[in-house]
Amino acid sequence: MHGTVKKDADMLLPIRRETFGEQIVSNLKRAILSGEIEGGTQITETQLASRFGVSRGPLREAMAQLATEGLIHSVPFTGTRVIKLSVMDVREIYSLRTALETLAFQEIWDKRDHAFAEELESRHSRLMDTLKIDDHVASSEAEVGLHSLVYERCGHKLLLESWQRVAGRLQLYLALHQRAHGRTGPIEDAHENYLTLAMCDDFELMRKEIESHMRRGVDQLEDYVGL
Amino acid sequence: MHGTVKKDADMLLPIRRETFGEQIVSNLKRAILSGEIEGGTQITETQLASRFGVSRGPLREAMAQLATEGLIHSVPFTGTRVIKLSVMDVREIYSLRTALETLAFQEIWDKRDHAFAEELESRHSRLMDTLKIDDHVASSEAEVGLHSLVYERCGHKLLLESWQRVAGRLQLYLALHQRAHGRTGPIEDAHENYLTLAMCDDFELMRKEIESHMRRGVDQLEDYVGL
DNA sequence: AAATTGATGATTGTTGACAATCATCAAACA
DNA sequence: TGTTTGATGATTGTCAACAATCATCAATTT
Repeated sequence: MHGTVKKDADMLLPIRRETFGEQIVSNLKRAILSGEIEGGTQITETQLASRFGVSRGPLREAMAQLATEGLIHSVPFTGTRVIKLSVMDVREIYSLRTALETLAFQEIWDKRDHAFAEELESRHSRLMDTLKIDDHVASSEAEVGLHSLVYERCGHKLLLESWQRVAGRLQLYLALHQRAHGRTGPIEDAHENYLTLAMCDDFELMRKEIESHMRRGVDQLEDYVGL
Repeated sequence: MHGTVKKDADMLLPIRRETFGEQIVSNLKRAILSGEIEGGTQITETQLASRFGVSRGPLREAMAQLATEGLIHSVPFTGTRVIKLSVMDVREIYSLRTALETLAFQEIWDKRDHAFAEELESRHSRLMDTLKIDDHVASSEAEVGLHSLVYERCGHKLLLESWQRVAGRLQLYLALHQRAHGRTGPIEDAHENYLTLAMCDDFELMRKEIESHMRRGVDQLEDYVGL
């Protein structure tokens, strides 16, 4: 059975041949999420192409990808700009997250195992570490990563896809919010209950935790903008 | 106030300058949904480019778009094939639809008006018409169109986007199923309750209707494949 | 002065050619 | 006979140049 995929450590993993466009996607995404390219900035293909040292072809591909993820917005024949999130946008992100994450936990509920709990803990402590050192980009990435786990493990490919489309925008908001908020003082952990209830026996409790977790997210936003 | 957008009939609508890639997207999508290009068929850029009379550039763009909609699948340096839906894929479509459509009705519930009800009726009768004349492509499109209304009107842009990503796959399945099933005999209307409850006063009733509507969809599938 | 018009530069859309990579298959080998 | 190796064709990835379109602004007109 040499054709089966094994997860042993001695397995030779297939090298990932990454296309230029794919590399540019991650680079550009990082630049946008880190705020290196501010919201509303116009980005031009020629300029970015020369900056990345490639031609406009692969770059166009990457931009198309980022456009479908909602991080940039292109209008035909005229130009492309990095999006600026509105309050409504963030509200939409959170209400959709509530629906998606509830479904994800519903799907995984009877399949949760020790490995899931361990990885959840691991990603959580990763998040706490990044919060301690005040790295906004890393911590927004870690928070998205923590919530991503259930999507990755629930075995629902379509749901995972849908989540990934939202995750980019969420991370953009989280990084922006943390940077603007200028976190100081003790770190309050918004995921304590989340972790506990994710491994409890009552799905209904977890459902409510997701709802209140998301509501807290929106409340935090509206406190900030003073609305 | 000549800059404001009016909805009068005498308004000159801005002409839509459609890029080649966008045109190819709709053409290719129709070809796939109609079964003109069967599932599993390999499609090559050169071949399609000459068939559409354009170069590979715009065609690549269109294919990237269809790939994000999940209608085709590309593997770097090797090729692209039209997807074949598995039973699991269809199950995922329906479970995700349940979550999304529930959220959509939740958002629109207090904003429903007469126009919404009228358009719902209109799209429904459109669906019945297509069913009568046995046009599988048109009726799958009409069914998707009927369900699309609530997403279009609920004012949740992100939710609408997410739905549109799923809608393509759903339409592909519906057309395939109807074609294979070879509909004969009287048309049973699966949307009678749906229409009624969509305009009733009890959201909980509609929530349950969505759930059972989707469950019926999956049951129909599993009856068909005999699982 | 306000509005219209036309030229200009910037940006994206499109093309055809070339390079890199992969799947296939036949030949050589054990 | 089964396996490995190497050549071949097919397909995608990338590039640089050209065309189409749009936003801007100054010149012109009313």
